[in-house]
Formats: sequence, C-alpha cells, structure tokens
Amino acid sequence: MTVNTYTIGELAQEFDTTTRAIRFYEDQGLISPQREGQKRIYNASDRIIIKLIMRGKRLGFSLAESKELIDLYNADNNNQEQHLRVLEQVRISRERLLQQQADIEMMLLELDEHEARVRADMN
Amino acid sequence: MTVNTYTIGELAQEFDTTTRAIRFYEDQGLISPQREGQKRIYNASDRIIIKLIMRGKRLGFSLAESKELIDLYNADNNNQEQHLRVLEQVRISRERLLQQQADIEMMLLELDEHEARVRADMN
DNA sequence: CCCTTGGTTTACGTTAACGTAAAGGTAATG
DNA sequence: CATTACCTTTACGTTAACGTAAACCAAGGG
Repeated sequence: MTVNTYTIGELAQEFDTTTRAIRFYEDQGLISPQREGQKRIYNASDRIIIKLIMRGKRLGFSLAESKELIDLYNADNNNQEQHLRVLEQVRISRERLLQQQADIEMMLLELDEHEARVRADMN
Repeated sequence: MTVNTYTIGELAQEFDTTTRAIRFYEDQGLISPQREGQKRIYNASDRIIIKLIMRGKRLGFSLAESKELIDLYNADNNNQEQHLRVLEQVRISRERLLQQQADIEMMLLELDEHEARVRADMN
C-alpha cells in the first residue's frame, strides 16, 4: 500500500512556498525525501519537518537554527554527555522563546495604545 | 544644559551591537542623530528607536518592517485616509504577533515534552 | 610631541535564502 | 502525436544586513 505521500508541488502549495525553496532545504540537509525514479516523494515526516521549518521562519529562526532544533528531536541520545548537551540546548531555546514572548507582549500593548490614540484622534 | 546624549560607541555597547550597524540604520533612514562637528550625538529618542530595532530583530522583523512600525508611531496622522491606513497596519502587525505567540507556545510545549523524555531516558 | 582611544568616510566583501532562467525528462490528455 | 502540466538539474543573479579594511581627523595623557 502507498500511504500519505506528497509531491513537491503539493507541499509547496500547502505551505505557501516554492518548489525551489523546498529543494533548497534538502540541499541544506534538512530533509531527504525518497525518489521514485527522478521524482522526489515526500512522506509524513518530511512534511512535518517542512512545517517546523516554516514555523521557525515565522519566529525569525535561520535554517541552521531550525536544523539544530530538528536534529535535537531526532538525536539518538546514547550517552550521558549527549543528554546534557541536549538539555543545555533546550534551555537556550526556551530562554529565547521567553524573551520573544516578552517582546511580543510589549508590542501588543503598544499597538493597543496606539490604536486608541488614533481612534480618539479620529473624532 | 546638555542632557541625556550618547556617543555611537556607548549605544553599540549598551545594545550589544556594533557602530557599523548603528551607522547602517542611519543610512537606511531609521535614525538621524545630530552632529557635534563630525561626531554623531544620539539623544533619548534616537536611543529608543535603536531599542525598537533590536526588539524587532529578536522577533525576526526586517529593518524595513521595523521602520514601518516606527514611522507608524511618528506619523502626523492628518487626514482620515491616513488614519485608516494606520489602523490597517496595526491590525496586520497584531495578527502577525498573535501568530507568533501561538507558534511560541507550541514550541515551548514541545521543548517541555522533549526535556521530559530526555530526563526519563537518563535513568 | 607622540601615542592611544575614540570617532569619521568610502568602498569592497560576505552570508543566507532563495529567485530566475535554461534545457531537458515523463505522463496524461485531446 | 503534439500539447500541457509537472518534475528534474545546473548555474548564475539578487537582496538584506552588516563585516572588514584603509585612510583619515581630534582630543587627552604621559
């Protein structure tokens, strides 16, 4: 049975990007779709990786950073040293995200205030 | 009286960036510090703009986008049409930030889960 | 008076993340 | 069988956001 596979064009459309971009991600080692002859065939986990890349982009992550995060989840985590490195990476990522949360809340407040000012000014 | 002014070096240090970057922002029309002879003299509002730029960068905003937001706050907002454009821009910005909030919460959850897995695996 | 520590301009270099064009393969369809 | 719709590779082009180097002023300290 052939299940849940996608062509590059389908994924490009779904994620509102281009086939060029998706091939580029492969070039950078983020995905490695199978081949059916010449054509690339993407499966569910390929698709999820692309999803993660897009989310990363929305948050200003570079491809290299997204790759680090993705590799983090796929790591085999054999020894203790590896474990510690992963935990450290998690800590760093979390801190960055918390900073972003704070930044966003400030900006949202400022937007609210500004909108109020403008609306008041409209009368 | 001379109040609250900064040299380019001081600001570069405070915001953990370079003088080159700060001059570049000026080049792009984001700041226009006064001069004292040859030297640039930055005041409180110049400093705030740099702060906004840095916050924008942390959230993945391009300089052009940060400039739009900054111009938004400085706009003279004379006519009704201007008002409406501003409100539209506020709406767009807010939506983007809300999307980012959602993305961040997902990532934080995933980090939590992953950390738990790793910690469990450590025993 | 020279040296160090800032500041200045000009200009070319660099990296990331694709865009774009050329030239071609393949499968379905009228 | 020719057209259309996708797919492929190769390769050069582009933009943003600075880095880096060269060559130069200006003020203060020893």
